[in-house]
Amino acid sequence: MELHQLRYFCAVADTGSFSRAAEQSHVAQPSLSQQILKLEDELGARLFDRLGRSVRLTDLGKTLLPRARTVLRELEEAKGEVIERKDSAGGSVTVGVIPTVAPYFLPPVLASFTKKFPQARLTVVEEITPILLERLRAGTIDVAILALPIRGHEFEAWPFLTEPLFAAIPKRHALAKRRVLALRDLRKEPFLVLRDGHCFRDTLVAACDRARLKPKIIFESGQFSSLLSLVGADMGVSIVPEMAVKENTSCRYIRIGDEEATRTIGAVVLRGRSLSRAHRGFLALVRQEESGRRPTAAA
Amino acid sequence: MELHQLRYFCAVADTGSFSRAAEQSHVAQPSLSQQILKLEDELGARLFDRLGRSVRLTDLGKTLLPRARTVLRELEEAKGEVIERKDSAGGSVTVGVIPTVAPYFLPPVLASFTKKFPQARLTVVEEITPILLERLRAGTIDVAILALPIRGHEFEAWPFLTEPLFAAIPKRHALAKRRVLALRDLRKEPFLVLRDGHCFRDTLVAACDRARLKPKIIFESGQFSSLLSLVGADMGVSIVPEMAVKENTSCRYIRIGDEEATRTIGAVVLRGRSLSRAHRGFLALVRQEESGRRPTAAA
DNA sequence: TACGATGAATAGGTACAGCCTATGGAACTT
DNA sequence: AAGTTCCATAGGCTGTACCTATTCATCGTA
Repeated sequence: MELHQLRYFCAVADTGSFSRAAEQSHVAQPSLSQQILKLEDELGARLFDRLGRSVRLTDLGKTLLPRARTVLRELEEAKGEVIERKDSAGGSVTVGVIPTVAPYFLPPVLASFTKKFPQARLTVVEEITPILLERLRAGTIDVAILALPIRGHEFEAWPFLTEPLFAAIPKRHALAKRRVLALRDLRKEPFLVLRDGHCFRDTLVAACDRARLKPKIIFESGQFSSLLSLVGADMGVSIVPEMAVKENTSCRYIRIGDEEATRTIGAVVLRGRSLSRAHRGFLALVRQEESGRRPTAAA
Repeated sequence: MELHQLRYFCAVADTGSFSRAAEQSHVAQPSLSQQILKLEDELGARLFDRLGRSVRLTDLGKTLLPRARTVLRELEEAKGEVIERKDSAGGSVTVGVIPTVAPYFLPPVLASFTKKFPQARLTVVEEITPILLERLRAGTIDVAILALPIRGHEFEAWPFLTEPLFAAIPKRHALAKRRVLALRDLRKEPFLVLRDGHCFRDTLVAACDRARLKPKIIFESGQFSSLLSLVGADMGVSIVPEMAVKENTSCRYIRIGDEEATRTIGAVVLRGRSLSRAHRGFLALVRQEESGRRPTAAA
């Protein structure tokens, strides 16, 4: 039972003749005859009565015909749907973002994406890096926006923004007038940092290690805004990425001058995953969007 | 887009692995891989994401999967239905019968057929011979019961009953005491015969021709019962086949002794037509039924 | 009745498609 | 680093769907 047999069968039913069916199907008449014979063999019954001049469906042929047509039609529909979807800008895009990026990064990207891909359904998930990577592996998110670098070559990463770090210092602090600081300048200060699990905490710790600094941590939180309001209340100092600057105006933000005191944000996908037009559109967008924004952010 | 490609595709989707799918499909893994690649090629898009270890459906694959399953399922159903129907005793049987046979022949045959093939739908059509032959050609009836012989070798005929002819004569007629008559004995009598178009009229005319008899026709009707009641009213004589004997008890029925003064009833089908079990069952039944009845009829 | 025309089945040969085994390359495990 | 476990590729083989040529049967016509 093969598809071309069904096609030939329908053609004979339509034309009432093996010869005309063969012509219509662009095969020689004996080839078509053979295939019909083969189909009848497999079913164990004649599908056509070969009367001298004409050919007519048997009762069995009459039962098969609508079903054969259905099968062929649905096959075409399936193929058509796949091909149509392939080229469409629709579909769903699920993006995962780390918490220390989400509030600053998302609004403009979401706006321009939904504007550019109105047919696509965009979902955003906020999780810490290891969860995002796991979900990339599991396929429950399509793209992750997080701090690079990451380990594991099953991922493909596209860095698009490297931002400097800033010290957040109480307005009246002795160092508050400086234009730039070294991390070691803060070695005596009490630190307010993100909770363990947030990758920016690791970024900070790594930077401190390089500066041979062992920060005295007196407070931990899950978000910058909490840290900064406590800094504003003179509880200590904090380190934040540029994105979080101006979050709280009762702090002074001073650029950290150390080498490598930066954070790099990138888009990550699972290597080998095929990406829809909407997926690729989203990736193109974040890269362009953030590149375009960099001068502003650097100002 | 071939059926085995869809089968392979579903197998991979089910097992999550090309190797296991190949094993399950009883082909080598490279063969299956090739077919999947070919399918993806034709659709112009990947259906699976080949991640290092596992294989996962893409969005496009997810849209194709249910449709592929539908196609395969419906194909199986179609095949199953045809094969089931082929062996079933159901289906419809449409039988055509000439008017001069119908009322005598049908009742017992219908009864035993519906008893033996309760699932079959039997339809009976009463028409004169040329109409029946035309309908056999057109396929609107499956079997015709009529008087043989017929012309045209596009038909296949099975005679199953040859019955003698009887003269129907008024009770008080001079010939009413005879045990047997020759047609020529009736040469002076007024004849009551069937209307033109009824094949039994032709049978009668042919018999008269052979007897060098030119009957004086004073009445024509479409059914024997009308003729016989007028014979009973002393209007003249008539010739009827054995089947119609005893239709009217106010006549005497006397066997016609002439050579070939008989009528042969047979079943006719279109040569080359495939016959279902119900069709064959009906044919077997009429032959057996009437053979079994012959002694009775001859008594 | 014989004849050519039409249409399906059969015969014989060919080419390609799908299958195989062997191998390569990548990812994961030990 | 070696061994496993995947899928993809390479190269060769076979079956089968296709072709042309022919036969067979029926039908219309000279």
